Amino acid sequence: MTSPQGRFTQSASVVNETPFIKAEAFGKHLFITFGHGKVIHIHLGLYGKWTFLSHTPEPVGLIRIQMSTPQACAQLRGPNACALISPDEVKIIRAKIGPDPIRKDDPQSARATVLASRTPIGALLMDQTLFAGVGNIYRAEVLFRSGIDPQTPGKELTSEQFDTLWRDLINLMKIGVRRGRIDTVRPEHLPKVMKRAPREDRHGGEVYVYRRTGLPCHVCAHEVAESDLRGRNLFWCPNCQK
DNA sequence: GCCTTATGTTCAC
DNA sequence: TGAACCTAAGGCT
Repeated sequence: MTSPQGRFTQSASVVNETPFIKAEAFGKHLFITFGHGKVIHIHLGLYGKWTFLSHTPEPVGLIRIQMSTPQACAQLRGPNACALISPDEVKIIRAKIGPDPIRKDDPQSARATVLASRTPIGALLMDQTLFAGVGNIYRAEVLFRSGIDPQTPGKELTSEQFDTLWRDLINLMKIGVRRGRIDTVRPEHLPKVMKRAPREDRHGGEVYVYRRTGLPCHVCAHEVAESDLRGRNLFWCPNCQK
């Protein structure tokens, strides 16, 4: 392990040559455990990115962590968080992470909180203590797929609606892990989606409403709407989501 | 080339 | 509520 531009050199040297034990994700947080209880905590944030290569090239750009073996190389750029942390710090971070749909966590506590809250479900879905791992894309897409208006207060949802959202998050996030991209469009709507103008959806997946402002809804052709909710872009179809 | 934007979080006011 | 963090890609001139 190295840190070519020095940002992480001291921590990298601590785990250098120590055996890799495991890498685990809880919500958006990644914990890489090495021998002697050394743990590196990583959060990619908005633009953090891993690059995996079959060789170790000369560093290009700012690389925070580079892990190399003779056969492979992993480079980390632009993470929100990247630090060697203590077991106590792991506990503190873990304690703030709520149930994660793809970890088969029990959503019981989150369900109770959501169904009692006056906060819009569109905001609740972004709360990592309630829906660990859910971000702006899954927020928009899961609400579209359930036909729920993002401004609906949590307490106005039925428990059946909550359970449907949770099950759909499990479903969509599992697909996301498998494919390495976020696809949310049901098979019956795919033909329509494939006919869309080129260059749409440049985040890489096939979606219903995320970043499709002003374009026709793939289901009803109504214009997709955009607004700001708690400082994040919110996308929805005013006709399908009421 | 420069400007804007982005799958996010934390902290200051 | 806004700024800071910090990288890359796309849009525009």
